[in-house]
Amino acid sequence: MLDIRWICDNPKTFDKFLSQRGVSAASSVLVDQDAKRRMIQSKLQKLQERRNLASKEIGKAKGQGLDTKILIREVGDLKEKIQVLEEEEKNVSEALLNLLLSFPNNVDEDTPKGRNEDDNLELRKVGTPTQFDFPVRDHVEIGELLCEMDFKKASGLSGSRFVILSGALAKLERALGSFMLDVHTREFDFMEVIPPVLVKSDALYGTGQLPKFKEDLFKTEEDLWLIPTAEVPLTNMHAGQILSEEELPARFTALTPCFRSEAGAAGKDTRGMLRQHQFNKVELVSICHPEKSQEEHERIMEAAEEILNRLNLPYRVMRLCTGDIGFSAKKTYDLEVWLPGQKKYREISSVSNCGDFQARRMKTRFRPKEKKQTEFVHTLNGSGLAVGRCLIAVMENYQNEDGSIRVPDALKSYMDGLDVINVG
RNA sequence: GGAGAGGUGGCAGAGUGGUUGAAUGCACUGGUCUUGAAAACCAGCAUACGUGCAAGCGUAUCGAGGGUUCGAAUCCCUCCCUCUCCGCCA
Repeated sequence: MLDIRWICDNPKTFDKFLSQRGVSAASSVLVDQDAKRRMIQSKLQKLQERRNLASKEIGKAKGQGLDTKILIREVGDLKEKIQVLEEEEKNVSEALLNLLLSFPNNVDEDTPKGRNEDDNLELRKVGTPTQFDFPVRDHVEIGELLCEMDFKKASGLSGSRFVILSGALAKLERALGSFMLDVHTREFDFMEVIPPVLVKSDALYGTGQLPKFKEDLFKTEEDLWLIPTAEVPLTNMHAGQILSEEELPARFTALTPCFRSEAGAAGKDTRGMLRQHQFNKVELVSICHPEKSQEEHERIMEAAEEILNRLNLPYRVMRLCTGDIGFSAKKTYDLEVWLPGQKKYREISSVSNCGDFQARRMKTRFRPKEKKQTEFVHTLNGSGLAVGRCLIAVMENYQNEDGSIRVPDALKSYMDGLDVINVG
């Protein structure tokens, strides 16, 4: 959510940012609505002031045994007017808030301009696409040979876009998650958390999934929502609080299942486990001082890249363009891992600086030293990494001609020293 | 799920209809005193919004939302949460 005062002061800039994301200008509506709100509020407050004064006088007069009829009638009149204005004020404020909640974050000035993912900027490549001297298989074929990846049985249980992993593959997925958490907690100072994967709508408003992206989410009958990413519970860890400066940065990491209904992506990536309704992900979240968010962003990138580096997976780093960057983000890097089965780089991590956009929504503030006024914190999040996709990457990059998979060195200790997952 | 208790400022804890945004204590900040420290004493110390160049003034907020009343932290209703006991359960 953007600061309405900033929008009123910079309507042109606001509209420019919107157009870069392909959203039409909206500043005039917001500015008008805010002016209306302030007018009503001023009016209301004057009446309330008079009412409070008169009520106090009544109290005093009664104490002295004086007549209070006239005063009481005056307040009675005021009361009616106040009720009407209160109603109006509530409606106008709510409308303004709902408007504000529906607009995306401003992107950083140096964000590459573009319409969609094709216009993202490649910053660098690390490693080179894995070479094979035999016909490569994709993870679905390998999984079938291993008899440890079952889409049919999963769809019987749960419908399309689910998978059942078993045996060594299941263990490999677990190994990946543990390995990632260990790196982040030991080497990058993130605190491991096991958060709820069901959350109230407030949390989703806080991080920006609601109200705009309802269709992407699963909701329970009890008005709880399945998290689409651990970003939601982790970023909301301090929602509504005023932190002291010493508490920053707060860094959290969690391995959770993530649930996405992906209604808009029907027909996309239908093969394999690249796009599932449920997948595991290790998430990194940082809640930090506004002046530190840039360097914190790089730090999260470092942590995420470290995983790919240790697994020796070829990848590239992308800077998302104005047309592809997420709703809450002002700056985003994507990490794309090389998938030999597709002969393509595919997203395996997205690392975003959200500035104070989410903090404003969830009211996470801190008190700067030597200052009376509170300030909104900055929030950042990144995948470190998507475990399911990482499993795919390992399977495809570490495959042998017979369909067996070599276990990456970094994971051996997590696999009881197993070197190769053999076709069974 | 059943029975009971309770949700007040950073914390503890008063306050059951009338200058109560809220006593008191602790914590914190500044000052006096002291060679320094401690102690003692004095002062300050919530958030958001509105208004104003500013000092300031005003409004709202005592879990949330409604209601009663001229006036609500205090009374009524609904919901949420926490604690204790019982039941159930991984």
